[in-house]
Amino acid sequence: MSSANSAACATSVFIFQLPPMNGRRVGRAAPECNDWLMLQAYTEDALPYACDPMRPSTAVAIRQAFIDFFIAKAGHTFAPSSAVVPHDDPTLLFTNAGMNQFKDVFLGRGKRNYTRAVNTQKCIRAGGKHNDLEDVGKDTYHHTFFEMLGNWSFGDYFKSESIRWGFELLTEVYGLDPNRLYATWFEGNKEAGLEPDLEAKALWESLLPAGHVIPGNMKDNFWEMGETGPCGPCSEIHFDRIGGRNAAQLVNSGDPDVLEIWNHVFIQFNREPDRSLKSLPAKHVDTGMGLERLVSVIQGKRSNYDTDLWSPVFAAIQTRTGARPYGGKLDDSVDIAYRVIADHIRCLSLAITDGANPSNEGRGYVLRRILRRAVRHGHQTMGVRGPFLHDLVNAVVLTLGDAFPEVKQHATRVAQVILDEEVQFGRTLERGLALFGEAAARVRTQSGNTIPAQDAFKLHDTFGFPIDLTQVMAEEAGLGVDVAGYEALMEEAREKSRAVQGTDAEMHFPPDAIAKLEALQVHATDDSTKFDPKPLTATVRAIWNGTSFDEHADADAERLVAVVFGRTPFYAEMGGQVADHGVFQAEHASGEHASISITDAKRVGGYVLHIGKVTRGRLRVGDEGTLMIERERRELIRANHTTTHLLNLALRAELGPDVEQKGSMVDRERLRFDYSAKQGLSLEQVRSIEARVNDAIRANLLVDAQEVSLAAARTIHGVRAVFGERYPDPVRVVSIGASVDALLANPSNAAWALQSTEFCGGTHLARTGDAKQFVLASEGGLAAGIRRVFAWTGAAAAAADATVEGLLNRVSLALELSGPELLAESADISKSAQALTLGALGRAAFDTAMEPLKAKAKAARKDAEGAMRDRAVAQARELTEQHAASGAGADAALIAVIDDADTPTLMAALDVARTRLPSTATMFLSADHDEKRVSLAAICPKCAIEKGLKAGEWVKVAAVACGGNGGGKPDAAQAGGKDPDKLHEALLAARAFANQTR
RNA sequence: GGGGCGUUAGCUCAAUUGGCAGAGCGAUGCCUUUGCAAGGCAUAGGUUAGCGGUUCGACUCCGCUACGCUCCA
Repeated sequence: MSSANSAACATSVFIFQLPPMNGRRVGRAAPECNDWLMLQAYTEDALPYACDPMRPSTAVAIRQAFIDFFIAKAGHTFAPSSAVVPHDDPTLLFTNAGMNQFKDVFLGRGKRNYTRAVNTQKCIRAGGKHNDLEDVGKDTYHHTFFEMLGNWSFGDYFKSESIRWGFELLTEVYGLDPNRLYATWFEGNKEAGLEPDLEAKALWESLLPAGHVIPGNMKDNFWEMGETGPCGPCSEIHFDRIGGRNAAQLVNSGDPDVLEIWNHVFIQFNREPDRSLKSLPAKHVDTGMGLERLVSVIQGKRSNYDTDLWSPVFAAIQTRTGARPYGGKLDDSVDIAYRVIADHIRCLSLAITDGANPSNEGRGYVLRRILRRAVRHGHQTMGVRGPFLHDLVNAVVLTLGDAFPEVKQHATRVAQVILDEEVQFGRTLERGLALFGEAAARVRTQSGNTIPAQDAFKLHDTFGFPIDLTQVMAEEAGLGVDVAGYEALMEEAREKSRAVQGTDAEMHFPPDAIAKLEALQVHATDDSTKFDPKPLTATVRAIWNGTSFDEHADADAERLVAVVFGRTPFYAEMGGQVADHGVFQAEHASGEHASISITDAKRVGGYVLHIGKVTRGRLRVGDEGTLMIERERRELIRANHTTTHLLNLALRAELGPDVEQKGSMVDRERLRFDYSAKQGLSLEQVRSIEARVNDAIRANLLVDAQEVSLAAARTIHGVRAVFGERYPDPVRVVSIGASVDALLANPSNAAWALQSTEFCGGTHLARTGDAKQFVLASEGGLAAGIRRVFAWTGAAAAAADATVEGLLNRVSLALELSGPELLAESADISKSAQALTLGALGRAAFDTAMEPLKAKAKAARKDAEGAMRDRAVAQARELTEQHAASGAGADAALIAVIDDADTPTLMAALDVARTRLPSTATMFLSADHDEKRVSLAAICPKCAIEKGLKAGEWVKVAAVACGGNGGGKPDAAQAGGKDPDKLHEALLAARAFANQTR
């Protein structure tokens, strides 16, 4: 390496470690190279490109060069990476490909205002259909998080441009040697009726050396999105890291030195429900190139981990854990730990940045597993103690913070979330360790040498103690683990979990059903009147029974059906607002009636599915009738929805601009609102928020809604949009206070920040006064950093207030009571308050008011109990003295009645007897005629027990004589009877039993 | 969505076939010692998460609810 290059390298390393303050991006032609630190491990001839000063060679430059190339070359629009946590696709755990954000375009449901796009997409493949989690660390190229460079054509250019530009970028911009490139093309498939992709073949043959263009089969070279939908042939570009040979036979053979780097998918068909292929009028291109692989190729590394995308992270790991330097070996446990930890911290940082949180379900659970895996590698292999992962977040910011500024922005929060989770895992581990110790001790006492499967399974299933950890610990203790048995138990548990899945009563409407509807010539539902939902005449277009379309459906109280009408006044569940309910009634020409009661409505594609049960007659496709919604329900929902907007505004006003909406749910009974905040609301804040909302209701503000172009809508000062949500264009703007026209007339007016303006498709009141009243019902934590509030409006809010007033009244009256009445009323008030719905403030006011009453009741109870005990003890003292004076002898049992005592009181009385007559068996009885109850208790000293008089048996005989039962230990026992009139019989039975053993 | 486990004094946790709810730390008070650390004695503190059921009797058994942990999908 020349000295000039060394100087350049040193400069760029400096820049790298201290990200440019002015946000400067390294351009595609920047002659930079920071590879001197990685050169040592590789020979010069393995690095044909790495230090060519005219080529992009850092990951930052390589990424930017890709984007710049497609923007400059062919007018692509840069469409920034979508969030790695998809907000609008419930079928997807994580964003796992560049095309995810354009899925709607390919399916023909959505449009963009450009036809060429380019970006680098943040992807996670873990936990879902594509799951690379298990492979991470074992090889050099599987990652849970990676970047996918991609360029797209939406009905614009096709194969020729895509392939030519791809070749040009690789060879001329990145400087890859064409002699090392190979391309595959689709060879066709007769059975599937697919022609070979000769166009791609010819294009590649004109670009690459002979023998570098290879046919491929259905599996490798034909891409399908799903069972039905867009599909087409694809063409992969592979690279040979070795060079100087023909590596054609190594392509797609799993050789780590000959790897696929770029896949070009040519979407030209649609797979129909009948499996036939229809040629698409608009053909699309969808390409994807893994950035990490590309960088390894350009930097001449045989492993993705040896590139500058990872080196700062590895350095941070070494510093933080004190492990020896990374050696790059595949089978070395420390090197594996390096790779796993580095991969996982990247994945966690990006996922948490985009709003995911470790938790016990769904994608949160995937994150928890990833985190724990990384922690375990750190602790077991590198010997770290205590939390350490959170300290690595900064290294991720160094490598990805420029490409994805949000990573930099959220770094502090991300580190905190990871720290919390590490601490949590520490607690789990501690518990597991204790349990493992018990299991191991048990094994040893039974002189076994294997931890049973049940124990291993329980450690895992109940306490989250991973099996491999159990194995390591067992090994250290000189024991084995029944892993086969454990696996069997796991499988059993999985089966059980799966088995229940099928019994789900939800109405399923798979994506291919939409295709069928289109095939049936059913048009999208016209729901334009949903904001003014008058009953209207509609026609049944399709009936879905859950698995297929029917021509008719008969009245059935059990079965749900989904009906598509030509038009509808229904609001389908969307944006957190629940669907309308309602009915459809048809009268056939024959005079026969049919009706369906609709209890849910969902929007799928452009169709509104009305889900419900046929209540009368036979509903047929083609039936015409009246479709109407339940107006009262809609009114309640409207009030709750408008109030949700007021609450959103009030929260922001009270807590500051950092409050982000995390979700909301509006139904007829109440509204729910989730938002980001570190701490819960104080009572004062609740009071203030409630007041703000009620002020807005009393002001009877105008609620205006209007569709506006997305670009114009975004300029409105203070507009609220949900983080990560994608909005349609035009978007519906709901404004409370000023009219939407007024907002648009002067969008930058600072005053708009003080009123509610949201993007929202929901149904709203005409004026805020119609909500009447607002009461915040409860506030609580949902997950770390996310809070949830419930609230009521209108009659429900008024009812909650009235309930509190009633309770407070009762409390102040109860304070005047004393004795049993006080106890009864106090208990009853507590019970009522438990059952009744109170607002957050009401509950607090009640709790405060209740405190003195509780204290008074407690004192009264203690007094009563104390008085009862004192009486009983005095009486017992008297009885024992009499017994001692009677000369009956110590072995004569004392059997006596105590007035007005319950079982614990009798036990206290017996304590007196035990002290005064230590060798006398004693039984006390007490009858309560009001409660129809007899209480009995007995004690027997050791000498009596030896003679055969056991308290448990003795007291039982007496209890049975008065209609009850009882038992206990030989030295002390309690019993009860149900017939106080038979107290005398009980005494006689006790006497007789005691005499037997004397 | 479906399992498993848990919730007992301010904190950490006990309580053996259902039979007198405890310990350690902390708190309070007194005493001893005193340069500090500490030591001794005593006391208070409980709707055993909540509601319902079984039982003569439930921390204990059963059901529901809430909260938390955990596994599977």
